[in-house]
Amino acid sequence: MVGVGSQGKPPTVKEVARHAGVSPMTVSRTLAGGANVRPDLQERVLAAVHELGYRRNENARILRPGQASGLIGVAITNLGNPYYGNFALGVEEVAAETGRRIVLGNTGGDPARERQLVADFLGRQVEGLVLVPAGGPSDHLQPGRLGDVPLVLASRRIYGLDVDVVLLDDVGGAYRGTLALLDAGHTRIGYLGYVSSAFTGARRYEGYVRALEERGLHPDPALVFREQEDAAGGAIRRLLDLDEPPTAIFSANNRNSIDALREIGRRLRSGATPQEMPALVSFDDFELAELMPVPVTIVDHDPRQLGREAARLLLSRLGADARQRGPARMVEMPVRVAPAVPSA
Amino acid sequence: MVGVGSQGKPPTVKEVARHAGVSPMTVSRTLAGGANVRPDLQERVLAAVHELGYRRNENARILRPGQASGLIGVAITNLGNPYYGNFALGVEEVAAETGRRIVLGNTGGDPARERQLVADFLGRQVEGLVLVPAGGPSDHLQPGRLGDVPLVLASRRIYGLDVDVVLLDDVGGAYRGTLALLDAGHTRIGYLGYVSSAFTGARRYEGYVRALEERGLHPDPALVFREQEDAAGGAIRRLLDLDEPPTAIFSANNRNSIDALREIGRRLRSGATPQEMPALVSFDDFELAELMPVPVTIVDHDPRQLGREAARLLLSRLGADARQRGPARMVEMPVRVAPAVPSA
DNA sequence: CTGTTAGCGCCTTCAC
DNA sequence: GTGAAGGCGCTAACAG
Repeated sequence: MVGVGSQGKPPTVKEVARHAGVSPMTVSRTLAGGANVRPDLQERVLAAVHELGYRRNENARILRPGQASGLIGVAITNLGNPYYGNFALGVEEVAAETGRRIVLGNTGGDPARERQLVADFLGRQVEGLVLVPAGGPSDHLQPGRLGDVPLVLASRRIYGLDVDVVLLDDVGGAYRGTLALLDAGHTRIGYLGYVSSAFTGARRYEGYVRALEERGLHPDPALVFREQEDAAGGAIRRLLDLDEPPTAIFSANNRNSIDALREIGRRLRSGATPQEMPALVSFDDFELAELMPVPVTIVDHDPRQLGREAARLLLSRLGADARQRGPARMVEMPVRVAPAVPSA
Repeated sequence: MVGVGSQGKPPTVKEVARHAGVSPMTVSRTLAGGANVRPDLQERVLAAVHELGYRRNENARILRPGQASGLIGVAITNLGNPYYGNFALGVEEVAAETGRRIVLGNTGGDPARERQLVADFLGRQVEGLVLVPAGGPSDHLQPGRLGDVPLVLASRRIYGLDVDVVLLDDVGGAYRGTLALLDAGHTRIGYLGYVSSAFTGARRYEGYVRALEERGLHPDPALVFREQEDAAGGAIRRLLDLDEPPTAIFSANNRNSIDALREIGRRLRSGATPQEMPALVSFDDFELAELMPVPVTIVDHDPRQLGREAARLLLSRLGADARQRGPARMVEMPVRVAPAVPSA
């Protein structure tokens, strides 16, 4: 019951067997569920297990052919971002439901790091991979390079790579968000987006344009800033400083939204009135949006569900006997467009 | 160069050896760095590796005695919370610097789940464990139950468990935050805290009381709500509805802060004036605090650094030959107390 | 410098 | 219902 303490190596089946006066096989069978083992022997085995503090060595078990590792490799771009944190949580939850664990790596958006992580994951015999692609070259993900370990991409897809993908309804969300502004009477609507999120950025911009055009409008190049490197402060200032500033802004992600609101707050403190400030639509939720000094509409979604769905797609490829083949699937998770309101 | 594609099992050292016309050991040695292998043989081996798409089976490697798994088991309470997401990121980063990976499990604060995760981690031969304790019984963490796998606790400690711990300077942060309110002339200062975070809660409350008493004040039971189960809305309302409501509130975590601000926002929309609303000190940062309708002071800290420090403590216990023994260490990470100001 | 042998801990296969 | 043999993929230890 006390276990071995800190001395020596952990006990093995053999030692448990000796302790219980049976053969290693009886121990193994007992631990596997006890089919075809006499109850009294099982008891002796379990007692010995308890006594010695025995713990099965999973790595040795996995070594045998046909044994799955129970590991899912997950590589994401930024764990510190709540969006990806929740995504990872979703993957972990679904994996855990089948007794699997995730091995997690943070790429920081670096393709080289992604390549390295994938190689390591494969070496550890992961059963599958979930990736938020870092961008850049993707030859390490091409068919065959992964053996037959299934891969699911999330948030972005990689053109030319025919694998399962889970995305947000970027186009629809941006379309409906922009439409909400148009319906409120706005016609000069600025656009803010990151350059780094090329894939989602293009999709969200597409939704923005589609909504405008449906109302006979066209994107005004002077109002569109799609190239934010990092902080969007500069773009916001330029937008607000125009002779005829936009009366509303569509922001393609919450980082840009927060930057915009910071600048708006700054101007309000300097004497500007809320009426002079643009309304905002933010793709991505953020906390306390309802307390903002200008009306904010949120294109809301649930990254955790995105993670859960990614994991589900992956698990469906881990069929019992043979690798589940079938055409690559693309799932678009729904988004909700609504004015920020007190939530509690 | 193409690799094996999807057919059959992945190649082994033996096949690479045959392909290169050498023995398995020459392959192994080459892959281990190539010491004592003729360059031309190395080339042939590497060519064969490339040709066959060979990848070393880490699990088989780890099976040999003396080989480390390169895995760190990490169990946290809520990956979806940016605080823990950043904590996990910090651990991952430092682990990655030494070529290690993290196996991640989310406990959701459930001790049973924690126990299960720890057992699984140990079965996978992790080199060490980093835990944000879920609370509850901790017999599965007692000396000996972990073999001699080192353990580091973060955020909370477990009484009676003599292991390395990384904490925030909870007491100091709460003390200084409360002092800031006192210095601003407040004397009726409410307190809001979760019941679930018993450990940090007690420490932060201690800091709050210490500051009050230093000024000859005593905590007023009518103003102290330490028992929030989940949302703190009810406590806030009761505080604000007092005949003589507090002029300031110390909130022990950002969830409570946000709940408080939601309620304050609600009252402002109903016609209350900002002057009637309390000032706020929030332990834990949150975004756009400077845009809030009441002055907010932040007790700020960096969970990522907390994670990095936890990982460093752990790595220092993974000494080359013998397990690094030594007294358990406790590290308190500094916090910063400052009024919320525009950050960009 | 290179190869052979042996065995890590476990479990499938086959005998009893 | 139980045990003995053998091998998964890899690499120390020991020849040569």
